Amino acid sequence: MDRRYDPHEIEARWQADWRARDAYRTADTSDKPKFYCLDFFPYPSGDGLSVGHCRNYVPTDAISRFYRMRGYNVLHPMGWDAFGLPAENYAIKMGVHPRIATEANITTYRRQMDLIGLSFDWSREISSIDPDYYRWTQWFFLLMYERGLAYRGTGAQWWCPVDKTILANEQVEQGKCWRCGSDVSKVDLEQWYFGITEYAQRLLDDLATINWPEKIKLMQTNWIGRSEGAEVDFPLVGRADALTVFTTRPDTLFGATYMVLAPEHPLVDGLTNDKQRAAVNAYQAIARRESEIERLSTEKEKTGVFIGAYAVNPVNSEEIPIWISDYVLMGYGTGAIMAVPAHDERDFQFAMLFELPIIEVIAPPDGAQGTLAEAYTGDGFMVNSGRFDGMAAPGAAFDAIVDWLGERGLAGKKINFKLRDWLISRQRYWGVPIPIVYCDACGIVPVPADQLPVLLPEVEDYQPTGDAKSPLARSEAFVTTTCPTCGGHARRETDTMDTFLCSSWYHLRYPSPRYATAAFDRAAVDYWLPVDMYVGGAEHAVMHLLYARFFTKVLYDAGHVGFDEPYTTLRNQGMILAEDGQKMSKSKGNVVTPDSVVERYGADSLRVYELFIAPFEQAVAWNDRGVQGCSRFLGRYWNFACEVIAASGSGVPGDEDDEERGRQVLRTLHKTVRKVTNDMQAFRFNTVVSTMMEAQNEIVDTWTGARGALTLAQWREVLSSFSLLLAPAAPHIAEEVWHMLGAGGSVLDVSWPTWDEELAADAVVTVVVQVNGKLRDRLVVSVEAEKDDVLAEARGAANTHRFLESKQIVKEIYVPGKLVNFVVS
RNA sequence: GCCGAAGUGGCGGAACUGGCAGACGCGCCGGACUCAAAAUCCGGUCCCGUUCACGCGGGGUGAGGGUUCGAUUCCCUCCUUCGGCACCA
Repeated sequence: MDRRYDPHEIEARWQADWRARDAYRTADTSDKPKFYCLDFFPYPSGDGLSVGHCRNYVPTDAISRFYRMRGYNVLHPMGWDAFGLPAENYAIKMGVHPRIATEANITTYRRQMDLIGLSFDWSREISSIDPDYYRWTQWFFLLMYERGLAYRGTGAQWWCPVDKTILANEQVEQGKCWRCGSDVSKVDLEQWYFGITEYAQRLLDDLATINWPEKIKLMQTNWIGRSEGAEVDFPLVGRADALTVFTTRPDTLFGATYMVLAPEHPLVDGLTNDKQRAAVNAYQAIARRESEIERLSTEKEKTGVFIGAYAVNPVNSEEIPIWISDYVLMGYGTGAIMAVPAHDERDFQFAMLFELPIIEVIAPPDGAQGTLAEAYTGDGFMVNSGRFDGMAAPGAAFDAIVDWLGERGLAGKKINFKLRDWLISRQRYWGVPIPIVYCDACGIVPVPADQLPVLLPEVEDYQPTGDAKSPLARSEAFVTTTCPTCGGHARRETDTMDTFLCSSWYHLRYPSPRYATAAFDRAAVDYWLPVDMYVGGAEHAVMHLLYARFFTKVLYDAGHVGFDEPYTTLRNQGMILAEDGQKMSKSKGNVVTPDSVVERYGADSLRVYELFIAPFEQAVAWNDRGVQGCSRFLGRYWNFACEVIAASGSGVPGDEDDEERGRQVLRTLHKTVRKVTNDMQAFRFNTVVSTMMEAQNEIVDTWTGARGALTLAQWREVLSSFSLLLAPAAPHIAEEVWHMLGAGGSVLDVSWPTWDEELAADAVVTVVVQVNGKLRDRLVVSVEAEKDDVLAEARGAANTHRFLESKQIVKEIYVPGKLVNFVVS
């Protein structure tokens, strides 16, 4: 039994054994409580996994194993979000079909995940590029369409004039095309949208019901951007209609001295007078071209043009001029604002530049009034506002003004959201075809569900065309079809779907991954969902996590699922940086792969270090020597295990001193079980490991120095419990030792150890003695010691005594088991 | 600019509810083993002062202030770093 710790031999052997036994197969049904532990749907990139990815997968694997040992039926699946641009761009460059490249990447991912001993149930593996999967992604599109949540709309899309292609947002860097570096502009395209804004309020409200990091909830809250205000009508001079604006400060209406429309506002053409037309048209053209490129510059000077028209301020009947400016966005509110320069920073800047009147209508609480050097946006009371003067604003004034105008039908309360509808069309090949046909006779016709999937055809050339269409548009065989309704001539939609659709429902597929008659088996989903523990990077705070919540609510409303939030608990792992503190990237050549670490130290050491490296959610730099430290920890565990197992006889009965050391070993063990259990549940993996290191140091010290402290049977019991605690983090070595101990079954299925509070309780405690808050002595006393005895002992303690001499004790603080503090004059 | 998070040894970090700051690991220093090195094992390691030494004293958790017998922990102001949003009326 004097074997050296050889992780490679042990890990290969047990991985083969677990595979042969199908040890990670999850039962579809069980009497046990369920626990669904899910990682974010990974995109299998060509670079394979780095140790940074393992920061996600190792902790969720440890948690899955932990819950399994605690008697849960655990679902811990893996699959691939395999559509997407990188594979398509690779295809354009290298001429390799995206499917070939993607499948090679998946093979690498799976190999690496097995290498580090992840306990995925591979029988449930899914891939978004599999027609048996994406036919249901298409089905979800139809569901949205049926429910009026999928619609055609015109939207601006980035366009590169050199590459003659539409670009996704992330392909535009600083207003330039990522590939050729030329300036991009926006073109209008008719595209498909999902009406996520209809769910804005519920997406906001239900954040209160889920256990997610506050940071993520806050980001979603800000993204949704609820804003309470009012819509107010400003009658147009010389016309019968009115201009409607949204404002959050109706209390400042008396200070509205001009109006501003977004340059693309539909009323601009009709309102512009002949004298201003040329200037207005020129401004519109510029605003359109520069679009968001110029808006990237933070402190851009305001621009705008007067259009030669006037509106009437409904509170005082003043006629005020109407301007256009790109600081008003068409996509928010009504695309028009009333400008109150005295109390809005943007309006103030604009008014100063174009010498428009500034009227102060809110005075600060201290009453100071006068010439404004900047806009006053705080609270106060109304002035220069006729009958409303003196009223607290916005406070009481908000309702008073809105109600007053509301009586004349000129205003009403209104809630706006920043959230926009979800543009799902992509002019790309490597995605899920949108299941729609355009019939010459019937118009837009959805492909019936029983005719799905609309298969993605093979094409020769992935290069996007110059006409803002997907490469699919060149495939006549794909495009030309018959109308499902009338059988007449029809053409298929050639855009594909945003890949975020694939990841919006994948968690529903794992419970019944091969289900052929629907996206999911309702009974399986009822059992497993919602996901109990969902783990991934914080970079998906608003996109994926918001879309998946939206999908779930739509499914709930349609009666397909019985819950309306998909992920009960969410955790974000921190990033792992390279040793130099920079982001790991292939181009910097500083990527550390799990393969290289496993080769040097083995999978268990890698796993332990991934847990130990830092608090779970915190970014941290990788350190190869740190893995070595974890490897040493496992090496000492191995040596200890071999010694205990090789030892013979019943142990030497110890003397009295040994007896106390034996009790101490058991105390440490029970404390460790308690702390490891609690910290695992709390995702404090770094202290799980450090606690075990501390415990092992103490246990092995006693084993080495005072073996008679426990009987051999007790030592084996200590080793056995300790091995179980180690199993989630380092399953291979734990399994090996478990078998060396001759215990039955696999360590994967043994019950998690429990602790005994009495055995974990300290017999004596160290009480610190302070004088005026400064540490002077330490006393070791029984936990049952009486207050008066402790105080007396404290007063007499050698060093303390020196500081009490010739002093008056004013106060004695006593915290049982912790400290004594003498306050002296 | 606005919103949010975080600042503790040479490094990663620990400290449960306001009660021994620096656990655990890395690194470094010294020692053992070795012809030597690696590996392994043992001891030391916040700073300053003092002592032959065991000790003892002072300072110390980004800076300054406050509350408290007592603050890494609570409150205020400021600085720095990171993340998000970026004319949303």
